[in-house]
Amino acid sequence: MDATPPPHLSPRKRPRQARASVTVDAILEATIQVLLAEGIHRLTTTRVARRAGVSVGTMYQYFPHKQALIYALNERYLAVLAERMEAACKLHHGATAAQMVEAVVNAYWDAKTERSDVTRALYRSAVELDNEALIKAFARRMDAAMLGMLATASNGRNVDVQRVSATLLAVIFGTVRNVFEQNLDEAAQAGIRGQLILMCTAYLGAPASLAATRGGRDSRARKLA
Amino acid sequence: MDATPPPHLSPRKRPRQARASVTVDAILEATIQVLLAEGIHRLTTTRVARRAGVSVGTMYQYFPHKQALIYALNERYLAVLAERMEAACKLHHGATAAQMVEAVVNAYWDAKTERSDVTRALYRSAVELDNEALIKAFARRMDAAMLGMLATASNGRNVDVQRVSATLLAVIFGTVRNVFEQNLDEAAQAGIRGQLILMCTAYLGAPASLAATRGGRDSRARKLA
Amino acid sequence: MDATPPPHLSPRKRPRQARASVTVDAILEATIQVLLAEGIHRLTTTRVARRAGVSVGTMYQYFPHKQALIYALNERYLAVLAERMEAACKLHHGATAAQMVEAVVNAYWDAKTERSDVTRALYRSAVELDNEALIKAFARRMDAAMLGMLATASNGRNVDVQRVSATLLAVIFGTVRNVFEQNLDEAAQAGIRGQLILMCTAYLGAPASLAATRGGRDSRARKLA
Amino acid sequence: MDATPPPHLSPRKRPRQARASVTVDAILEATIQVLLAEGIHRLTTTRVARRAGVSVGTMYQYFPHKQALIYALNERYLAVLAERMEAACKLHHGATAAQMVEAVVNAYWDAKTERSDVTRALYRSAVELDNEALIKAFARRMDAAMLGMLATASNGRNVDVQRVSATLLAVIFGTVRNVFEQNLDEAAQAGIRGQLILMCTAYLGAPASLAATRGGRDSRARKLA
DNA sequence: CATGAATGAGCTTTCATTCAT
DNA sequence: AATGAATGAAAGCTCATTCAT
Repeated sequence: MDATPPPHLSPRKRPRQARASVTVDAILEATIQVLLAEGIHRLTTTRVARRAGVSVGTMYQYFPHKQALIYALNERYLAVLAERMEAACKLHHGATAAQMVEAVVNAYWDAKTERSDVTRALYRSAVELDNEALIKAFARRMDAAMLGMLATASNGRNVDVQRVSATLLAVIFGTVRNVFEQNLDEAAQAGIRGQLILMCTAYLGAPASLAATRGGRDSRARKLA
Repeated sequence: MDATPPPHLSPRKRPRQARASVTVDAILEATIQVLLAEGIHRLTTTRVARRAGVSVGTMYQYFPHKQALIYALNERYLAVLAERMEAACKLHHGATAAQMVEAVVNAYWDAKTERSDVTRALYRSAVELDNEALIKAFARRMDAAMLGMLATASNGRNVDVQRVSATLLAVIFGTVRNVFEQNLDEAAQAGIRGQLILMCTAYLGAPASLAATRGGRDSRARKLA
Repeated sequence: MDATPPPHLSPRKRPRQARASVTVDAILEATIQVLLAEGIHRLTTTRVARRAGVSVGTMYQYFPHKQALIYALNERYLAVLAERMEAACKLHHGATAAQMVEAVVNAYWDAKTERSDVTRALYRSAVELDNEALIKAFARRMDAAMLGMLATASNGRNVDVQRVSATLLAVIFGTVRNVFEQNLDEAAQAGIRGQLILMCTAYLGAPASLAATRGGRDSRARKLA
Repeated sequence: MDATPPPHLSPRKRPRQARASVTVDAILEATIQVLLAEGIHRLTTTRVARRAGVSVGTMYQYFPHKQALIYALNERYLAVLAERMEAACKLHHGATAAQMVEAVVNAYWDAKTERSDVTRALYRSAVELDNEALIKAFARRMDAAMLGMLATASNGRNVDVQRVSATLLAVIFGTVRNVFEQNLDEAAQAGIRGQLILMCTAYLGAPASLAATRGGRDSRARKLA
């Protein structure tokens, strides 16, 4: 991520030599592996170092403490995720709103599903951490990508794209996480995925007359179509 | 919750006397307080016991280990939440689908917001725990309540209520959590809440023609109206 | 000592039960032993605990960290020393100035010599510590005792007892430490002890005419006799 | 100092080339700086090397281990101090005993005060070290200088110059250190300095009749005058 | 029954020292 | 010669859990 990390979480030294870079990669990979194989409770610096095939000392040359390690892990993961999502958005510039939504849901869902164990592990690792900055930065990037895409929608214009974008993101990201935590089987997951797309599509095309009209919440997005 | 807890997580003895029940209450309350005041990392058995005004030994009479304590906490919290949600559902039997959705979103959102610090603390505490059983049980209860309510919808019938219900729950619960984690200000939260209601309403009223049609995911819910 | 210790150095809990008190004593005694047998560099919490026959955990119940341990040690030692010195002073109320000085030097020297290994060990242990408060408190007590005694001198009155007292203390304490650090043999030590007494006596009886008269330093103590 | 250092403390190679000497100087200077800026506990080889602008590896070329580094530092400091003291002594050959004493006290006090932070830092650094040899050697040099000077005293002769010299040195050095450790303000320090001079002067001029006469310690110095 | 002192495995982190480059 | 990445023993400290009182 391009979120400049809070100083206390930044890595101790950026790897300059190829060798060092390999080391850092090995450590981060080992972190995931330990997380998967043993769970957060057994995610100890010693174990990570051993699994990475380096000494604790070496690990501490690159990560000033455990938190920094986990931070880096999340950072990397989110950076990849963000890139994939941005690519997906860019690819659908000019498409219909429905296509856009479908693309975003699928991109996100696939990215998370691909290695669902890693996904789950990272969700849990975040508890060890003050990762608000990271999440905020990710949200900003996603928002920008989404807004950029929605602005090019072939079939409509929305007066409150800002709000629509924020909502879509919260709904999609939230739902995916929830589904993950329910540990549903593939079929059930696929079912909900389809429904989610449907729901988002309906939302974007929903005529104003359906709007909830209770206090304060009704300044709704105008229809895109 | 009525989820029979995994044997290793069950409290050592069910409190039968009033005195014991008071003690258990004090301990659970203390747990929340420590969680709020000091964070998960400082949530230790000793601290909880001290805050509850009992000795560690006594605490271990009621909770055979730390996990059981946190389990009980989550159990209680979810039980209350479930009751509130069930009540909300029951209250809207016979209403329109749109009213139902609005009621559910609002009930859940309000329950979570009421003491958002506690909510967040509990979200975090869950990491210490294998709470899958708990979540599953909660999901089942919510599902039943939702299904029961939807079946009475005054303005329609749905051929795949099962799937609609599961979807609505995943979306609503997921979105709320996501919004919580973004730490948005009140206004932004209210905005998304409104949009979420809109979205769900649109979903329930969406005509079939908008359905996504990609493999396996298109066995969509037929319109309710 | 009655110096209220800086909060970060104070013991975690005061031993209330006899058992606990025994434990604390054992730990402090073990600390000295380790200090003597292995040197400061090997004075580790684990080693102390093992030698004391308790677990590290137990040790940390009474001393929140290593510094607190060393602090307590010095505190105890200085308390005993202070008492002995005060007793010696009290015993010579009404004596001649020469007798007083001799008594003070001898009392201090004897106290230090009695277990010279402990003395040396403690001198060294102090480096691990911010013991300024302790030293200050000790100095104040000594000053009070000294002043109280000098005021009763049978053979004279001094216009600047304050300064004389401070000087005597600095000289006596300093010299003893210096002699200790030189690691002289018994004979040489005894020799210097005698000379020190002589010197102090001479100082108290010195006629004004010998006073150094260079800038600012000559506001000398008037003769006692 | 010309104390042949214990073999395990000697620098790995004596710097012969100017370049090497510069490096050694830089390292020693860096050591002091780290000591002052960070305290003994943070005096690490890496930090010293970085501050000196060399690599750890290079540093280990000159100092086989940390102790050797600190040893060299103390050696240098004591060498300079010894030279200054010797100069002061030489300068007062033929003076009166009183002038001599005053000169010695002032020279020592000034040397220590000039950079009192460095003084204190070095006092503390010595704990890391077996510096007995160093101290002994320094004592010998001081003794020689003192004896040489006292022998030329214009106003008297002393039958036990040896003992007088040893006493004066112990008293002066000890008192100065004690004053340092009390952390007194300038005024109080100056006051005691004056009194110390007075006391030493009185000692040298003290008539035999005041001598302490308790066993073994009374072979006192006869008057100089 | 209730207490809380005692336990000790196990955690994170440091740092003197080595040695391949 | 110079470098600095890598090492790993060892430090200080925590905390869930037990059990004698």
